[in-house]
Amino acid sequence: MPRSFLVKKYFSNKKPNYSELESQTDKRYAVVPQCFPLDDFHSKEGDSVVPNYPSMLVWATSALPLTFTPVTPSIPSPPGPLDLSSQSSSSSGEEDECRTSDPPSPDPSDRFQCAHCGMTCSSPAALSRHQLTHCTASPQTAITATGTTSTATRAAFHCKHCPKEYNSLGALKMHIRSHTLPCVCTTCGKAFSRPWLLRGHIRTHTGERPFSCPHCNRAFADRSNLRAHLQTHSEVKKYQCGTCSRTFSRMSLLHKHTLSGCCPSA
DNA sequence: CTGGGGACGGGGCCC
DNA sequence: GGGGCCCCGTCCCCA
Repeated sequence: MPRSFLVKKYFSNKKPNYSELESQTDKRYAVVPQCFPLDDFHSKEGDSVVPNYPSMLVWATSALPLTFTPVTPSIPSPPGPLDLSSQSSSSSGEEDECRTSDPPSPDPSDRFQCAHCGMTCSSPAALSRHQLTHCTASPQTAITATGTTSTATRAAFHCKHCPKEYNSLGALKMHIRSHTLPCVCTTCGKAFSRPWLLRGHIRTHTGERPFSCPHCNRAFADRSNLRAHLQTHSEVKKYQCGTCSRTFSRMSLLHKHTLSGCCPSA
C-alpha cells in the first residue's frame, strides 16, 4: 500500500488548529511543548518550547480535517473514517504514477528498477540519475525558450511521472525529487526525496533520538512521533468521537473506532 | 480490538 | 530560487 500524501489539507491555514486555539507564545511549537532535542537541535529550538502542554485541546469529530466534511468532487476520496477502503482504491488511479518513492516491496531489485521504463539500475544513485531522463517539464508547460513563463496561458508545469501539475517551476522541481530520490542512504541504499528525510532515516541506523518527551523522558527519532506520543500523556485526546465522546490520540485510532461500529450512524 | 511506536512523505513557510 | 524545517498525515507493526 503506497503511502500517498497527495490529498490536500483541508485547513485554510498552515498552522495547526491547536496553535490557533491556544495562541501559544510560539505558535511554531505550540503542540510540542518541552520538546528538547537531545543533540543537534537544542541550540535552535531549546528556547522555543512552550511551557504549557495543550492537554485540553479536543477536536470535535465534526471539526476534524478530512473526516466528515464534504469535499468538492475534484478532490479524490478524502481519508475520512468511513472512506478508508475507498481511499485505497481511489489511490490506485492517478496516484499510481507517482509512487516511485514508495517501496511496495523490500526487494532491492525492485527498488532499483525504473518504474517508468523498467530499466534496472545497479544502485539507487544510478536509478536516480536515470530517472532524471524521464523527469522534465512537459512540453505543455508554459515555459518560453528563454525560460520565462508564457503569459498566453496560465503557467502549468507538468510532471512526466504523474498527472500532477504546478504553477511554478520550483514547485515542480520539488515534486520531481519525489521521483528522482536524490538523497541516498549510504548505509542501506534507500533513497529519499529530501535531505532531511534522509537524515531522519539515518537515525534509524544510528539510534539517535533527538526528541525527548518531557513527561516520561522517552526519546524519539522523529518529531512527529513525539507529537503523537505527547497525546498519550493527555487526559483528553485531540480526536474525539462525535457519538460516544471518546477521545483518541490519533486520527487513525478514531478512524478505527468509528469503523468498529461505535458510530453506526456516522 | 485497541493503543502506541516507528518510519516515512508531501505541502508550505521561512530564511 | 533553493534549502531547511515544520506540521500533518498515513501505513505498518507490535504489545
